[in-house]
Amino acid sequence: MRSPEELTIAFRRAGLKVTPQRQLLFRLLHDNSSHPTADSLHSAATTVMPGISLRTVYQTLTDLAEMGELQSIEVGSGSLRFDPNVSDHHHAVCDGCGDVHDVYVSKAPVLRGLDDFSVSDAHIVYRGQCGACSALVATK
Amino acid sequence: MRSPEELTIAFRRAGLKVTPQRQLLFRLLHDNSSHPTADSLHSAATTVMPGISLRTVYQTLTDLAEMGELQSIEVGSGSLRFDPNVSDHHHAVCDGCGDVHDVYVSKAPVLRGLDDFSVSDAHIVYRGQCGACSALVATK
DNA sequence: ACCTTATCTGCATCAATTGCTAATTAGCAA
DNA sequence: TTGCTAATTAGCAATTGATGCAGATAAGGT
Ligand SMILES: [Mn+2]
Ligand SMILES: [Mn+2]
Ligand SMILES: [Zn+2]
Ligand SMILES: [Zn+2]
Repeated sequence: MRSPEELTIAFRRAGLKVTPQRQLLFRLLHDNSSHPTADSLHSAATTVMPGISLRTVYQTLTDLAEMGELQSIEVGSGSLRFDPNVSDHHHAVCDGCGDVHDVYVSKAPVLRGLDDFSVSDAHIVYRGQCGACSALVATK
Repeated sequence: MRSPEELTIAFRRAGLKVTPQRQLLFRLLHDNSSHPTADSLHSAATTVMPGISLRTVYQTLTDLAEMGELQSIEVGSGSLRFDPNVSDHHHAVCDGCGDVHDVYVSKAPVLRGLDDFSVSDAHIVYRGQCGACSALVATK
């Protein structure tokens, strides 16, 4: 995702308005690698701007996704997560704390059983334990 | 997933009862490679046994999953899909018709960016077009 | 400063799933 | 067979995540 300044220009160019709510979300999302949910973003936004609506958070996230500034991913946590990192990567989910980490794979694996199917995209979700959670279990 | 006959024995052994509803679901799931949702299973069940409750379908699916007889997968279609194929495999989802196909991967890809994370499982979701949908587009 | 149009908020709605409970029934034992 | 008891069912309420809707508001070009 581009910087708040660049997004401001991009939004105006697209005929969209740049509101204080959107500027705040631009800032909260920029360089955010936590893969937040709409709800967690709303919580974070509320501490800075009390009264901001969850509906507006969803709306802005949808706009950003449509502009290709972020992607939404589904890792089985019940709710959608938003990712300003739009590079080609995958995700590792900790079964202990639920945190989502970025993962990069060297090359796409070879497939079997896919006659007559043209693949346009692949997404891998790894599950396991992060370092912190492994340490916790070890000391118990 | 094992056969309806074997499941009958397994359920009894586990202190669970084998009801007509459950037997029907055993049959509908056995060798079913369509990755059905709870709702689609309920529809199929209803044609044979009118009045069977969606709640009962969910309950039985949960029981079977807890016994390891089936797995539930999430491929971004909004609802959970159930898979009596519990072998180690992955899935290809057609963006045209939504159908889910089994995929087998030769070997796990090499990772980067995962220091300090112990992976216990990996699931790959491929997206693209199935043969039928590709053909449709071509003839249009 | 003004005007048009996009946006915001609050609330209703929706879809998938789970919680709850009275009535029913499977399956074991007498 | 019959009876007993715990498991199950069906139906409905509740929950969660997300989207639809509309009147009030405000961005930003003129
Ligand atoms: Mn990511
Ligand atoms: Mn499968
Ligand atoms: Zn963790
Ligand atoms: Zn298809």
